[in-house]
Amino acid sequence: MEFKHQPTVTLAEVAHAAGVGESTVSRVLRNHGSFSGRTRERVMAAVERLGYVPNRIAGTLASTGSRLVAFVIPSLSNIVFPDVLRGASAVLEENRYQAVFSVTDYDPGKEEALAAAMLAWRPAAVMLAGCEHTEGTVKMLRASGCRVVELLDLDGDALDIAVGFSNRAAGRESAAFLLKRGYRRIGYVGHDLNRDTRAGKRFSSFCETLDAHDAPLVAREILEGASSVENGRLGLERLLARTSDLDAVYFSNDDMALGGYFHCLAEGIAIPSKLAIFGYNGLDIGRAIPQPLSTIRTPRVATGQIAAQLVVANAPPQAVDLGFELIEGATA
Amino acid sequence: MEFKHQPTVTLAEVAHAAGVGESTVSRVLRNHGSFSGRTRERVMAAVERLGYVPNRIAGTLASTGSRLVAFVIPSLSNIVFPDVLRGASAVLEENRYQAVFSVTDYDPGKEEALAAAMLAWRPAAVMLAGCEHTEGTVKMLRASGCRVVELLDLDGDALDIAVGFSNRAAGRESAAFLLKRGYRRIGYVGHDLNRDTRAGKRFSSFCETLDAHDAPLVAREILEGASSVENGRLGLERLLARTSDLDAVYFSNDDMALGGYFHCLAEGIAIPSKLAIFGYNGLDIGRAIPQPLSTIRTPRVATGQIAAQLVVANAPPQAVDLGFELIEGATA
DNA sequence: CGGTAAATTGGTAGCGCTGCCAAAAAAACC
DNA sequence: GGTTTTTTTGGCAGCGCTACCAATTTACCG
Repeated sequence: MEFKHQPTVTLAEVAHAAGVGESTVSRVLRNHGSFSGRTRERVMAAVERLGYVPNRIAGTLASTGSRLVAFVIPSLSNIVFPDVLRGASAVLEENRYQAVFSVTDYDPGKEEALAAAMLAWRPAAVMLAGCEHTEGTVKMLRASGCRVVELLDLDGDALDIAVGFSNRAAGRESAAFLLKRGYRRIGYVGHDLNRDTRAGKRFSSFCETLDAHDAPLVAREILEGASSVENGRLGLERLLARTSDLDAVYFSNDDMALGGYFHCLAEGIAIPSKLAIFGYNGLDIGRAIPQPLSTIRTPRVATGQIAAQLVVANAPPQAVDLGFELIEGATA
Repeated sequence: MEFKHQPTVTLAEVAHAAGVGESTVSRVLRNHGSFSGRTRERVMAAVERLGYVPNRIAGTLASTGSRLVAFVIPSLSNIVFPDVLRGASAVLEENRYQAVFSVTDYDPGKEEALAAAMLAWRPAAVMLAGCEHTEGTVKMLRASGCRVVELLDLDGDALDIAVGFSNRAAGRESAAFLLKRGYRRIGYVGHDLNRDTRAGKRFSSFCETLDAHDAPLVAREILEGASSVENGRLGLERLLARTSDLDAVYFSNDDMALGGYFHCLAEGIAIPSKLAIFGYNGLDIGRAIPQPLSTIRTPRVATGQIAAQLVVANAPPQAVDLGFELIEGATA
């Protein structure tokens, strides 16, 4: 079965129907340059009558800059990225930009391939997660001449624009908080750190801070695969089976922490008296459980918004630190 | 501050550098048509040396069909849509298609505007949620000649391709399950139904089924705004304040149901003996709480995958029913 | 009212690539 | 060796639109 492209109405046809020149139609439609009210009406009437839909492919090719913004994100399962997209898409839509995306699965090689594919669309900007990229990716982005925005990680050199916060600081403050609360036998439950380098950074500075206070990490449990509530539950179960005398556990993020929380709930482990739990991200659900989750709230939506605003405004290279907020909660 | 587009390498320059014609370069790069091995090497060397990145904007304009797929989705907060995107994007990436998206916020007027903006990119297909659209949207999509895929709702007439399941059936089966379990005094907690028409369909057929079994809905609590765990918690709290003798509550989805679950947990309301809880969606987290949530698992990722596959294969118009699965769980 | 400034308008050359076609080169055949 | 086939190639006309410039019309002024 075949499905052919319907013959589309072109700008030239509209111009003819309205009895004006092509460039006049173009000006009216983009509301750019000058034209009389009467002309405007005639053009709009013709557009309406013919059901004309401008062809942005042609428009973009003819003009220089495109209104596409390309997102190359690690995952759509991790709520972080939909949140960033959400913040960005609102701003982009207002400014008549289009968002294009692809998902790398936390694979730097795939990131490179997908970034290349994105560049082929000559976007106004490419948005990437974090500041660790392959040499090829960096070279390509540099050469492209389009704006590059690195999101959610300020611990590194930015190529152009960076918006987010310091994951190292987040790890550090999490550790400091637990220590301040008096916990000394602290464990960690996390997901695959080689892939999620931001989680890796949090973890390493978390450990450094513990070391600096003579309360080194007692045990850790790293699970394969993506972060999830189920993995968090399983991770804590395994960790406690090996090491029973922990007084607090730091999780790679809230999903994992919730899993840990539920494990304790199911096993009757008192929180936080018997075991404290600390997460990362500040998901809404963490506030709705019986004991609000102690965690760090990250500005995910704002990261997307600011990033989009900077792109739309064609702002100069800069790093914008949006910080994060430590939520004391009731689980630590 | 100004940021100019770097002078980009064009196919013509590659052709010149490689000492061959433009069309030869084009053929080699697309691996289409015939060329000798030696030519291929020379072209690839030039591409490498100059760092050439093909311009898909130009390519798409010159050829007829594009490899863009446009998603016009209601929300990115509701995990349903990221899940669909996830399923679709994997398939699309494999086939070298690009995903473009925009978010309507459940506003049909905005859907129309965004669909129009999408059509301007002459996508190969437009994917929309549900089968309720404004007259203008329908007219525009019909006229566009591009493929249209309606997702996650089979209760209505499809424009072209539809992939999903019946929300009415989901509502019906949920009611039947609760009745079979012996619950008779049933309430409902939901979010804004005018906007989320699929939740509305579930709710109305849920009620019809209750009516048909002489156990009409006892009470309902509809919250403004989007579905969320916090709203579910609040909704149940309000509902129980008004109506204390319920034996089961149906929630508009799992987020809301989890809120209800946590409310019971915090208030010491025994589940399911004192109050049963039933959700919708089958989120992973529902399986990780101490008592697995009774719910309906929907094929969200598969919906995206199948939709993308059909588009890539340019399949004929059809409705694909992926069904859903009732999970008995432990909360009802 | 002549003349200059300002506001409108249309023509047209590309934007970078693909598709078509004919030319050239290589391979196959008698 | 001379054809006939087959394989490779290059040239060039668009794809539909925008940017630029020149032409035209209208507004304004002394």
